[in-house]
Amino acid sequence: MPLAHNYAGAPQQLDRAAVLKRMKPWLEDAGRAKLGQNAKYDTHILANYGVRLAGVAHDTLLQSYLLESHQRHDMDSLAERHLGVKTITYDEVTGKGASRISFEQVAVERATEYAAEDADVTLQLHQALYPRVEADEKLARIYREMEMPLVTVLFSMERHGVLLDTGLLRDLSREFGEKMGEIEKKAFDQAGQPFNLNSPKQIQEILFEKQGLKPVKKTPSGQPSTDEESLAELALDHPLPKLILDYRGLAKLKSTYTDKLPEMLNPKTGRVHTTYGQAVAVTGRLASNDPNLQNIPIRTTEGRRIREAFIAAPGCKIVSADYSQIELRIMAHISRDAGLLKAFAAGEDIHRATAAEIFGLDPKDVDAEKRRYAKVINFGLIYGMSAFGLARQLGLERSAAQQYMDRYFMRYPGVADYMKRTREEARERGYVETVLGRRLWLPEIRGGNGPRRQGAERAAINAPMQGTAADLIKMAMIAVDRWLAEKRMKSRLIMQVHDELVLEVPEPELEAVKRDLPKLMGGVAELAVPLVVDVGAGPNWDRAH
DNA sequence: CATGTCACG
DNA sequence: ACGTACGTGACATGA
Repeated sequence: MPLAHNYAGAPQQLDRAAVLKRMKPWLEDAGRAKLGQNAKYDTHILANYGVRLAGVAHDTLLQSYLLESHQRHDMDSLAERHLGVKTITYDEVTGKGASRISFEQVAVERATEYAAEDADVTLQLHQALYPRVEADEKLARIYREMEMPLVTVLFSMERHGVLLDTGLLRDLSREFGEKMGEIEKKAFDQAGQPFNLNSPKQIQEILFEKQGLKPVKKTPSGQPSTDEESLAELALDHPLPKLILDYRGLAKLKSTYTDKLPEMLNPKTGRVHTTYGQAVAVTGRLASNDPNLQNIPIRTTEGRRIREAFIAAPGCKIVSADYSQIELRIMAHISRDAGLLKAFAAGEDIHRATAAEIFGLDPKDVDAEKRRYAKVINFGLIYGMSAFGLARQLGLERSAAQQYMDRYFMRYPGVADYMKRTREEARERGYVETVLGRRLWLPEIRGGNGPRRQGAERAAINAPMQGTAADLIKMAMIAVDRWLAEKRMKSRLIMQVHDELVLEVPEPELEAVKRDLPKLMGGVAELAVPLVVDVGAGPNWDRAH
């Protein structure tokens, strides 16, 4: 419907307020089924005009994602792939780059063709894709009970947004900037000349050409690398690489977080509103963008201070609840390995237990270094590691790493069997699946060349664990959202970070949330191991851990 | 737009 | 002989 075209000579159009008034009852009637391609987006647009879209029964974006998560899901690609139709692209209608015009400037006739095709193709895609989803009972269930209900949960989270302490971020920016200036001076001094510390190319010239240091490794394009691992090694013998490392750490925090986040505040709400991608990650995980709230620093002290800026509204607290060791627990569940099951059942420190098995010790005799080794091995297993990768990670000879792996698989034969089975199954069927039946296709497990096939094998090992964890937390988000609604509570989900849910909770509801949230999250599935959830509350995200 | 780098789980 | 741990998003540089 043409409502807002405003170019010179635009024809008279329908009155927007009148159209919205007439359509609002239908749009808001949950009993009137609607179909969309990425309906979460349309829900936002209508919400901007006071319409609470309800009754979205189907979404072709999510149908495509469940059928083929490894493919593209934009409408132009879907039309081409499933209908053999070459659609009018948005770029064709509006132009792109500097000469792009707004949709209001597009001729009504042209806009009509584009918009009508949009609706037509969406329905045709639904007719092509939905039967294929329904044909697989497990996929149909994930679609109906997980992905579709999740849309409204994500919409609410995005709409609600996250409050930031901009004063703190400004202070941190200044502090980081001052430190960077000091480091820069010292670096120029060491280099004997000024250079751009943000430029890998210039760093490379200074270190490897001017100072003649020996490159540690090369980038994919064949240049000597200046990445963290390389600089850390060079820093053992030279002062400049350490300065560059320190500078880089601060530059990252400042440019990506303390400078950028305040710029992304919505002036109307005073909050940042991320967008969750529900059809991006091939494993079933969510993604977060503009801003990405799933990669806020935590590992360093300085980075951690940025989390203090994620605050609750007055009278509220931030509550964070995360699944403990969820992927290893899922590995125990899928493999049914007796040793792993027993360790989790007993509530043991899993890395300590692993170290005890590998090194043949009593758990109480495991020292910090052996526990660290076991932790690296446990993570490596989830990623489908090779002896080479483990050796590199631990700084060992490959043969030594191989011995650790052999001992691990001797002690946990169920895991060894699972890895073998998964590789075989992936090769036979061309896909792997999560516990609930979400599929990940691996075209390269057969077709690819050596390295690519091995990459596909590692993805095959990892995907069932990462994907099952994604399934579980999605179920939890739906359960938590329903619980809050049923109890008429004012607490709101505000972030999801893969194994963690973050809520903004009014103080009167704090005890109830801390008590019931872990139960809800832990109760989404009956696995062969307990699902443990740790919960904390505080004035900001950092203190909620 | 490609590249290199680095933040997270 | 080479490259090798899974999945993401965003920044600055420089062509």
